[in-house]
Amino acid sequence: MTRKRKSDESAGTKKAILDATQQIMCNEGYAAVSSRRVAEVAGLKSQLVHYHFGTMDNLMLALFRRAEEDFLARQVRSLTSTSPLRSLWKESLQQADAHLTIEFIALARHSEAIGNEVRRANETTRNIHSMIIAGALERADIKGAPAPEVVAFFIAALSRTLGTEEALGTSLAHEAVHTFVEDLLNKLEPASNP
Amino acid sequence: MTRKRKSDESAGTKKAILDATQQIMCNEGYAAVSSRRVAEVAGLKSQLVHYHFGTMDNLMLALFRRAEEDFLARQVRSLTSTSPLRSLWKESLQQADAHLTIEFIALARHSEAIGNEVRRANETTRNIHSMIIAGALERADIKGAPAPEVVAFFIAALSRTLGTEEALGTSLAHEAVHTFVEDLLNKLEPASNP
DNA sequence: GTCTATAGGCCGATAGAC
DNA sequence: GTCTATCGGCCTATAGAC
Repeated sequence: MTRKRKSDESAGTKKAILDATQQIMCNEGYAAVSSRRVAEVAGLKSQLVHYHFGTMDNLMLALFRRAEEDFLARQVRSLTSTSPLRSLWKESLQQADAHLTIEFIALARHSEAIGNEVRRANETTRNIHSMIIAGALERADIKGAPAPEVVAFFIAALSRTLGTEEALGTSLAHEAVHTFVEDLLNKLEPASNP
Repeated sequence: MTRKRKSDESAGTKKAILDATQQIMCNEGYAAVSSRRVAEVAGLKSQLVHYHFGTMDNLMLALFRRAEEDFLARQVRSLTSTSPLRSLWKESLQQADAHLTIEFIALARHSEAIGNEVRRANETTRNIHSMIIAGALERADIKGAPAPEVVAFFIAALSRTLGTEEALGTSLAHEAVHTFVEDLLNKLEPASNP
């Protein structure tokens, strides 16, 4: 049982480190993530961060992959929802992810390893969204509707910008944008049984 | 003439420092901006950065204000263009600003002083854009057009996201989005004399 | 797996000479 | 306005004991 207990502790420590990293990313930005700061938040020694994850770059990658798994799981739920478009829009607005996503995208511009992962994940998500949207547009049968990939891009652009500006403390036109999207959703996906 | 020569040199040094800071922001991100790194790029001693700008926070603020002036000057030109909507869209896509803007917005989330400036500038720009768009929509007389502020938000969201994703090295759906916007522009602002 | 100790580096900022 | 010199702090990462 020694092996099991040790590996449990290892998993617990790893989770604590990842949780702390995520918290710092969201609240203070990627630049504030350091082995010492992470250890402080997690209540550990900073050397443990290096023991479990090696370099800081590797820690960031591990966090991104964990976040991506949660994220994809929720996307798949949207795929099977009775109102996939609404579900997709709601998921895209989720702030917890939004802040983390913003930081990773900013970080990706300057770290090749992260950049590769973020690019791949971004494209995967865009493709999944396009599929969900294609089905919804087909069902709604709207004439002159833009291509699904364009709608997917719009959803990503609007939700990211709403999230970014909210974080910035401004909300100019936000309510009008929300209303506009809601109206569109009502046309594309009329409310049925909840 | 001593006073003039010295103040010229001071202005030259200040400009060199601001130029170097801007370059680092664009190429390496805000986190890479340090007095030593700035001085290295500008070919100066790092202490000069502190002499001329005091704190690093103050240097960032000075850069932001300089960039904002250039930016606003170009916006005003859009206001008086014969095709303001096209001009506005083209300006919004300018990459040089785009990267700088992205970094400042990311930085704003974690620095109160920068946050205040970015928020104010963002709202000013949004309002100017709304005015330009209101005029164009009125001229086009499209039925069922969204509110000008919503269109302004869309333009900001789309151009920022296009810029961000280009920097990320992905271009999924970008061409389709460009085409979509061009088609919209053709409806709202039919090409006349160039 | 976690601890102590430590090497080696970049950082912001200031003091004082010229 | 620019120089040299320097303080104190936080950083990544590793070595070796337990």
